[in-house]
Amino acid sequence: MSRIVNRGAASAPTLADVAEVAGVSRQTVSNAINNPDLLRADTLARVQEAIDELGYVPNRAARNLRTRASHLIGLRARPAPEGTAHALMDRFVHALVDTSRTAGYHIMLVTDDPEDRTGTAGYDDLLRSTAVDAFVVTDTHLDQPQLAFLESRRARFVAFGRPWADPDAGHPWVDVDHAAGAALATEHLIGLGHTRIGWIGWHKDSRIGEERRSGWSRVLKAHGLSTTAMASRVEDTIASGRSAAAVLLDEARPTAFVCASDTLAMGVLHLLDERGLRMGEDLAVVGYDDSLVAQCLPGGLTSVRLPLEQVAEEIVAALEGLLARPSYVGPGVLLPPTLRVRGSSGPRLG
Amino acid sequence: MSRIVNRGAASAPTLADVAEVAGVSRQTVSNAINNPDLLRADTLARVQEAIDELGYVPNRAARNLRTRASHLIGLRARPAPEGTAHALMDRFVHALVDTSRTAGYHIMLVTDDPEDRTGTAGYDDLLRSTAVDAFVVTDTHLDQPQLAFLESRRARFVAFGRPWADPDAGHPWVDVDHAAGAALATEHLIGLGHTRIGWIGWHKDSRIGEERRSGWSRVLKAHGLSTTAMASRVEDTIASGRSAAAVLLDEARPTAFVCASDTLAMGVLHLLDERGLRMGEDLAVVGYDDSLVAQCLPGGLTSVRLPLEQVAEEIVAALEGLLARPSYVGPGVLLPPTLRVRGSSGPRLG
DNA sequence: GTGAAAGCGCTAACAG
DNA sequence: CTGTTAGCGCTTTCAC
Repeated sequence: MSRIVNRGAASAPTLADVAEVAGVSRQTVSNAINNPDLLRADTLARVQEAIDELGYVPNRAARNLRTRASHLIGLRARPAPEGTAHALMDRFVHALVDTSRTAGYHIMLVTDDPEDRTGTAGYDDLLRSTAVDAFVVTDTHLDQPQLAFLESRRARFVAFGRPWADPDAGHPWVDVDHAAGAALATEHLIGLGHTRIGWIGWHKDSRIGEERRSGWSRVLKAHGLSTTAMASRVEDTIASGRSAAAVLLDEARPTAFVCASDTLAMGVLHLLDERGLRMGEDLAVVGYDDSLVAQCLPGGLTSVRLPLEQVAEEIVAALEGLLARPSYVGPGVLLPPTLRVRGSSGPRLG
Repeated sequence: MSRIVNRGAASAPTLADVAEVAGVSRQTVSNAINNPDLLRADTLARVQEAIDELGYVPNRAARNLRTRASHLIGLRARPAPEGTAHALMDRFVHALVDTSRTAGYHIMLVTDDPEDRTGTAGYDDLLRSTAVDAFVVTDTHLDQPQLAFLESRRARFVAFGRPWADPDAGHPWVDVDHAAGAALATEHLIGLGHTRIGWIGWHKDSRIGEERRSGWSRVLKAHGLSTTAMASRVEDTIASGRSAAAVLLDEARPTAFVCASDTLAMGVLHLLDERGLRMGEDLAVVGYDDSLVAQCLPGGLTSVRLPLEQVAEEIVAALEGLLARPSYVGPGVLLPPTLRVRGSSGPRLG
């Protein structure tokens, strides 16, 4: 062995060091790690022993260079705006990190570079430079141009969110059945005896917002109940939710509200607070997202809970498909949310 | 040039491709990227042109292998428990991602492998395998053994949280002055006219909890007010906060509470809700962490806000020191929190 | 089953 | 200021 090996404890042991200690070639050590079944049991044991003795850990950079893969997934996410109940990110991120780890991947966080107008050049570079193997993108409804750009660049990514513009988009996606969630909420209120159920949702250009709204209107219609003058479309802030509720309450006299988000639902509760009305008794309210706010609020806010752990699992599954076969698309996955019933929706009107 | 270059658009262009197009050597291209001032202006321009033309992006793995650095920072963090107001993570993580990016680093998320009893082997491997250059650890109060382990392994990391056990610990740290936050809250209540101010905090083994508590007791004593029978130490849950408040309220009749967390403060509000008392009028309440819950609650929960953006900046600064000089320690940094005044603390008792 | 050779794409050190 | 040489540590041929 002409190679100079083992330059002291200062630098980490390499394959060659392990090979020397185990009395085998470097290749055999590599096989012991990556294809253990290729080795005879006793050789494998000897190599393993040497690995343990030296505390050998394969060098990631070298492996990445050789295999042209980083085993890193870029997660593109935005911070929750302050003053908003929106807290799914924390839960989703952790679910994704956990699921990814079991699949051998790590999650790298990526945010938009404010300098970059398109908000995509950075992702492209990360992919091209082999910094990440693929992306998970989360705000697909907001950034249609970004999606198109990523696709045109043949970037590998899985979307949390349907490709609204193009149902047959060339990328895997996972989404929650938003209409089903709103339907669940509305059925729940009808079951409680409500017949005048209002909707406070987002502006029409929000696909998710329209999707959620459709669940509400579908169920009302199915029960022969009126949706006329019962709905409002506003910005996703507490203040907007509050004023929308004020108008609707005065003009249409609903006994319950389904809201497109916990933030809007909190707006309704702000109004109740101002008017001295009691949540759940004078007015039932259901939110959407099952945020920490919904969970912590005195009395509790009934809310639609997204199956984020399942979403993460499906995303990782799609990711594995994508990385095994670059052209992989796979069927879009639509997951049903559930309803968390709390004080804001009753129990009453029996 | 004997090397075979440019195997078609299929694979990404390399340094050699750029060098050929620009008519220079590979090293010159490397310099153009990493030490532009070494080149003559016209050479640099020619190389830059070739880079743009080819859409060249340096291969990360190759660079990492060569420089023995990944430009990746591992962030060790836990998910917020459900039913807890605790929402600093989202804000902190994003602050850290943003600050890191400007310093040329990306954030990789790491959670504990439930299989791993010590909860440290994974970090060690990541460091040794050059997957990450350093760590940011966040729950230092919870895991003293982990800290000791990381130090003993000479792992590079910066802690968000003081090294309570050993003030002269061998690693950089950044923390928030928790006592100052509680003091701020207590002063605020005294300024409002309160003289009987209770404390609902965490168990004695929580260093942060004791730190926060000391701010409350110090200020009361400084004003000649009594702390006797005014404090309770419980678990960080809404239910515990609620029952602690019930006992204290009945026995010591405080007119205000300072709480060690927004979660505990929510517990107090739950009790008020049950008893039909009005927050801010019948009882003032101040929380800690300025969670989304505090921000969204009708009336608003007055709360101590941690300067997480600054914490992130200081951490990145320490990280840069650490990566420049492996033995870098630097002085611990203690940052002052601020108070966000909302409805739960008055304005009253004038 | 195991070993030898080659090279992934880059940069540190030196020579010119 | 530019070019040449020599690897970083690993894995993919292909012999043996």
